[in-house]
Amino acid sequence: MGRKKSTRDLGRRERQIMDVIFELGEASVSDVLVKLPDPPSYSSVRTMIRYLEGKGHLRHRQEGTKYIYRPREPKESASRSTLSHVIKTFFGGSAPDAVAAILDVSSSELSDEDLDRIQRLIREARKEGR
Amino acid sequence: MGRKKSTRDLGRRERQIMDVIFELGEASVSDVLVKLPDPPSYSSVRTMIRYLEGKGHLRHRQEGTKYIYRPREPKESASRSTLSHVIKTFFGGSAPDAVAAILDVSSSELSDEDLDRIQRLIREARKEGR
DNA sequence: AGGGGAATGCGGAAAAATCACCAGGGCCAC
DNA sequence: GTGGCCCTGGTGATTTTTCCGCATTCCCCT
Repeated sequence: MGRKKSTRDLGRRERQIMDVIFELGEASVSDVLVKLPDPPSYSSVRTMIRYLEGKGHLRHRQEGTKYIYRPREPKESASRSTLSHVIKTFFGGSAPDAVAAILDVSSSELSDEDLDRIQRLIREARKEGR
Repeated sequence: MGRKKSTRDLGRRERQIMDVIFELGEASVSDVLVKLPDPPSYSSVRTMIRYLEGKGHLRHRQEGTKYIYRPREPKESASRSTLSHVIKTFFGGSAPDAVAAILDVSSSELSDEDLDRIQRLIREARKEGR
């Protein structure tokens, strides 16, 4: 059994970097640097990213002079894993509680269409469930 | 300006420990040890926890011989912060997308009551929104 | 009162993460 | 073609995190 090399088992900086790259989809070193909290030096970011690539979390392609990095793990897969963990950690494994929290957190920014869409999703979940 | 001392800006182990304690609500050292991935020695966990207490993330009360630790930051507050971050990182800031993902991740385990409850939540969100 | 078990506090060592510095190479404007 | 600029590679040092062992205390039971 190989262990799951989740993005959440990384060091602080490594995790922050992965988060930025997941958010952007793909990113150059300076793209990452700009979005990093308590930004360190360019050089440090580069080292971190090289580490991450070495560990298999990132890969890159070349574009002109620079490297563009992207996660090896698909975003969707990573988000699933993260969500499961959050649900387990903060909501006792209850997905409905998690949904409630999301609605609560961002209720002010949800449009009617958004809400419609969510309700539609639930209806579909209902069908599939049974 | 004080910086936000989010639980996500911690080291790997520290974060794992905080996660466990958030999950359990409160926990003794051995409670934490048992739920830790790649469990280190009891002694190590104790050190980590003392660090976390020193940094202000945990506090404890005494119960008989042992210490029972709990987060200083309320669970709800931490979960909000975490959810916001996840929504931003993986779902482009779209709460509906996040909800969709949750439904997807745990659709098989959702009962009809769960779905009812979510729909009710949405109806309420609708009222409040306007 | 004495022994065993379970916890804590502390100090220091090992491992991992973080950072800055020094080079080399490609690209572009002039 | 030449200098400036940006980007990468790699190394070594510093800081932080992580881990462990030992000494001590407290509680409980026989």
